[in-house]
Amino acid sequence: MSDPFDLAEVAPPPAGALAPAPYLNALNPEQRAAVEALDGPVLVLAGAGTGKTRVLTTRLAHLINMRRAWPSQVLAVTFTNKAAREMRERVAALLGGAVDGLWLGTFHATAARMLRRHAELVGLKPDFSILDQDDQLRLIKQVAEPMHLDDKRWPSRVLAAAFDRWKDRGLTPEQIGRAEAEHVADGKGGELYAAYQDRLRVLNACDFGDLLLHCITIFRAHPDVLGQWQRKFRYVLVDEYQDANVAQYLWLRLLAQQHKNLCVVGDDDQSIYRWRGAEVGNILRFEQDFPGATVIRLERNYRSTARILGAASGLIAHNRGRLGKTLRPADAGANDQGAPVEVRGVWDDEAEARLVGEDIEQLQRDGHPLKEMAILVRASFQTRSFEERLLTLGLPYRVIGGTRFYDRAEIRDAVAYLRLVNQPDHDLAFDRIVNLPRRGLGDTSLQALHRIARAQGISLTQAARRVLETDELRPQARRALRDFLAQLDLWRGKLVEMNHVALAETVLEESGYVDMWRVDKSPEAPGKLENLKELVRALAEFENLAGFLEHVSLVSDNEQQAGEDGVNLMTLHGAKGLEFDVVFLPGWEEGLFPHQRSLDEGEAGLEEERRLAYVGLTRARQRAYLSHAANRRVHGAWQSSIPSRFIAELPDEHVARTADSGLYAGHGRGGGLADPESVFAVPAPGSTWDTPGQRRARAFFAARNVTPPAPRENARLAANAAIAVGDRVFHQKFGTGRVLDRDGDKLDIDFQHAGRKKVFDSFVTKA
DNA sequence: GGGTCCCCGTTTTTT
DNA sequence: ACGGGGACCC
Repeated sequence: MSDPFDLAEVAPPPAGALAPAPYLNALNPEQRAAVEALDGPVLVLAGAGTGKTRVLTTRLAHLINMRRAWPSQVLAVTFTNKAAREMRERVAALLGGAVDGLWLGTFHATAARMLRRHAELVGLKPDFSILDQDDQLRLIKQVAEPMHLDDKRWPSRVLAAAFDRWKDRGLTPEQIGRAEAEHVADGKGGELYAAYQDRLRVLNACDFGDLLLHCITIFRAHPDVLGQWQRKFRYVLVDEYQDANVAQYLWLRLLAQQHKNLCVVGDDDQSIYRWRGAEVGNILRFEQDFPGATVIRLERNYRSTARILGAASGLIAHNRGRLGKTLRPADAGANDQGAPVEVRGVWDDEAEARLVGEDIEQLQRDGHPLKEMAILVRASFQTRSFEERLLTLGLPYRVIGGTRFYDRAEIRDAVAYLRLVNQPDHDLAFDRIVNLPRRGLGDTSLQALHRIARAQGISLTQAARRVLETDELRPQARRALRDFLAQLDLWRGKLVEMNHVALAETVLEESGYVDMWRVDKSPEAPGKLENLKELVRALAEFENLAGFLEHVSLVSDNEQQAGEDGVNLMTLHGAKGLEFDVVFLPGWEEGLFPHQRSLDEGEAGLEEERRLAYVGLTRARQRAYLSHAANRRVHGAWQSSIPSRFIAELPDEHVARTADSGLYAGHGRGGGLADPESVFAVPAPGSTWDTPGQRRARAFFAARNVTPPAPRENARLAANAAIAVGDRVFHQKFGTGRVLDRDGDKLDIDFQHAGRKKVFDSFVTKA
């Protein structure tokens, strides 16, 4: 990884004749102001659909076109590779050609690039490897093992999350507060974190958090190094600033301190990654952190109808912690306000999928391409019922997100082989594939290797060589290990002479890894073989093995092949930054959206859910359809729920509300639509609806001094409390059955056809 | 060293 | 309902 750049000070280009800037004419006044405010700290608050990316790319192009800095003196950071790629392409388009030397990339890729130059200052070598989540978990497990933790209470993923959050906040093991370190892992949190960091160093490895954390550590301890970078980057630009964590904020602040030309673009209302360490406070505090900052608001929305904007604005206005923006339609004088946002109540998740399916078919007949429609869900399990429905209807769809290519087990295995060939001392890669396929090297042998490696401070590969000279292993295991090491040496010998693609094929074949899947008769095996072929194809796009491995570490290629028509299915998180003509937002129910886990976190959790709702609504250009189901199967059990509070928060003038008959006030009566208001009916205390969700809903309505309309059939609901063990009952979905047991408001019923189920008593009637 | 059974957890997931 | 992982047994 050699960077062909020099940290020696370079003067900015001479301010000479400027090229004309026709791109400025394509901007509205606020956008133009944001582009032309080149000097000093600038905060661009860009609401959804207000041309954020255009501003960012035009500003970057403008900087270079105005000769304010050489491209190599400009740093532009994004969160995703996709955003970085897009920005690079658009800047090239604006300037009529690719720009060389520009530092444009993700936070992590940029930090990695810097860190490789100074790795030794934090005890690493420049060719350190970057661990992903899976490697990280394995390593933590190893480190935690000798500490005799209760791994039920402190599984490695919980520990990983704790370390990640510390790193997000820019905290090294030495900087963790005592109290905080102690309430992780039964008081051993700090010790474990330090041990993990030490182990990483021994392995010459970093996790994602380290890329930034190590940079900060270096900048703080070595003012000369920091000074070089500060002088180099005359301008710094940041995308999606609302998602920056504290470490990223510190990194930026340190880098921009010299020239103070830091421009951040973001939208506090779209901050949805708090759980991953994003700190909305960064953007809220920008003006205090960077005195004299220019603040520019982009509020002209070019995407959505007035009604969609009205609904979204009305919703987000319920949040307290925000800077405050109001989205206006760019075409404010237009007569057409657009269709109201539709809110529909349905019986259950199947009905919801049917309804959405019908709408999609109708919209398609009306001329909307399927790829212009999206179903945005809160949690990924929700996609299932829609997939089933779309399959039934024969409508093509694509699920965006899900397991990424490089996260697949077979790809990770193959990559581990390549890593181990490339870096003999990569212990995690060694661990992963030493007995895959089975070579007869089980736990006992591996433990011996680990023990030796640990005791002598050497890598597993080295330990393996030593152990062969002893009689520590049984002859069988020793032979297997010797053969394996010999193979590795053979492959390594070919690194120079052989082309890396051919080498990869050789390794995968000769190791027996491919054969392992050829022999495998499970239904997944053919797909896995296909993926391995794809991996080899991907390898061909890189110059050498090392370049490929760096790509694997830092780039998650989750790009979907666009082009083909199909409905888009994804989570709300996955939809950020995208837009569609029509957006379906199912599952707006208390407990699911807002999610119970967020509600448990209190006000901050709730506000983040609300921002997520806002993100969802603002994805829609023309139409948005919300829905909520009264019943839903969650983890196998039926659950009943009430509409999300967010539905009640939508301003009436932009919304049309309908619900299937009698949904929240008894059920089973046919015909027509219920009074729309009945959707919000909340029953009297003590009724069978006395569930946590109901209690929250009552508290919510009470706090707002809203009297929810009385349910119409309270008498009948109340009667359900009288259903006793032994009664014969009728359920809409499961038919008739006999009550075997009662647990609070849940009945254990043996249905004639549907078998034994647990259901809420409010959903059955005496038969 | 390898297979089987049971129990737990199950929101979101850029790098 | 369901999968992954750990404990337990052969």
